[in-house]
Amino acid sequence: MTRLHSGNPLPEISDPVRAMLDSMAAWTGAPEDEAQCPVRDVLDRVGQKWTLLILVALEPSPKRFSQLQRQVGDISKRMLTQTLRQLERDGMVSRQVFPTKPPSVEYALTDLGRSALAPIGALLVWADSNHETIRASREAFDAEEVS
Amino acid sequence: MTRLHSGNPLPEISDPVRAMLDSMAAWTGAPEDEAQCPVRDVLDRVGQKWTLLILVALEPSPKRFSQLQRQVGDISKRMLTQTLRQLERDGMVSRQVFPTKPPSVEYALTDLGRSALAPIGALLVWADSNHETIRASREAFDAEEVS
DNA sequence: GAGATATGGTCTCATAAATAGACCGACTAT
DNA sequence: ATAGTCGGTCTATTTATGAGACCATATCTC
Repeated sequence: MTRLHSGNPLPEISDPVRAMLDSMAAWTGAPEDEAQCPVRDVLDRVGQKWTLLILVALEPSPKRFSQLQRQVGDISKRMLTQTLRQLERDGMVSRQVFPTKPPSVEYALTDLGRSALAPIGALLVWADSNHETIRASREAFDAEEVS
Repeated sequence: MTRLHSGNPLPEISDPVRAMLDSMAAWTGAPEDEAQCPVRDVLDRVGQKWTLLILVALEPSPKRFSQLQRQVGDISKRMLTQTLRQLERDGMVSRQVFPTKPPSVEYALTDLGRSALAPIGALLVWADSNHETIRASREAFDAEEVS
């Protein structure tokens, strides 16, 4: 994996983002309106472990089922199918079947899916930039736990 | 990238972000270097379901354990403890114990934690902007499944 | 013709993770 | 006395994830 890392940019929070964060933080916990809360809803999907990996894998070009499985590597067919279905349902990914000799199915990002990659990518850049700091912090934490 | 809807902001992918995405997508699946891959590493944490909620809850001001539990609402103590420990270990959150009559423990964002909220917030803004589209897509998908 | 390979899945079963909720010891307020 | 607050831990149950067998069809190899 390539390292784009160069120093630690600690990005500022922009005004619209701050407004969003504040409005979320102001909202005091209520489990019942789970479905109402767009943030919870989308966060749950993001938290699906494979979702982001698949979106990223599809970014350069559409891919077929087994191509995806090879690329993501350690995903089971079951999880790949499930995650793709969810993404299709959410309108992030399109599914097209070609009636070739052994049937082939092509998955591609929709405009919506592609648009999600902007904020997701920003998060990944953050992850890459600050991974070293995090790793060091963990080491320090574990060291003093033992003592 | 084409903009379909004038209403929904479908953000462009910036060059550094695209570079990141491409370098990830180029990387073909290997489970062994899990720990080596900063993206997988951080993604796993982000995918923890409660992690983001807690970071967001701490953004306006530091909070105490039971304050957090009330705010997030439907989180169990066990998960709250666990998530806070992880965040502390990662250096995103600080934990300070005050020896008051009933002991009080205050959790606060570190600079690193705060910096994470910029990309996270962007994701939440995206979620909020596109939730309606997603909801509609799901409805359509479910409708034709039944037929 | 037998065997291996590839396609996109589904199905079952085992394991890992999340959840609810009881419990704890020290203290306070009623 | 009784109940409640504080920050947790512990156990038992539900849920999610993972490994891998299986399927029908077709091609390529021996």
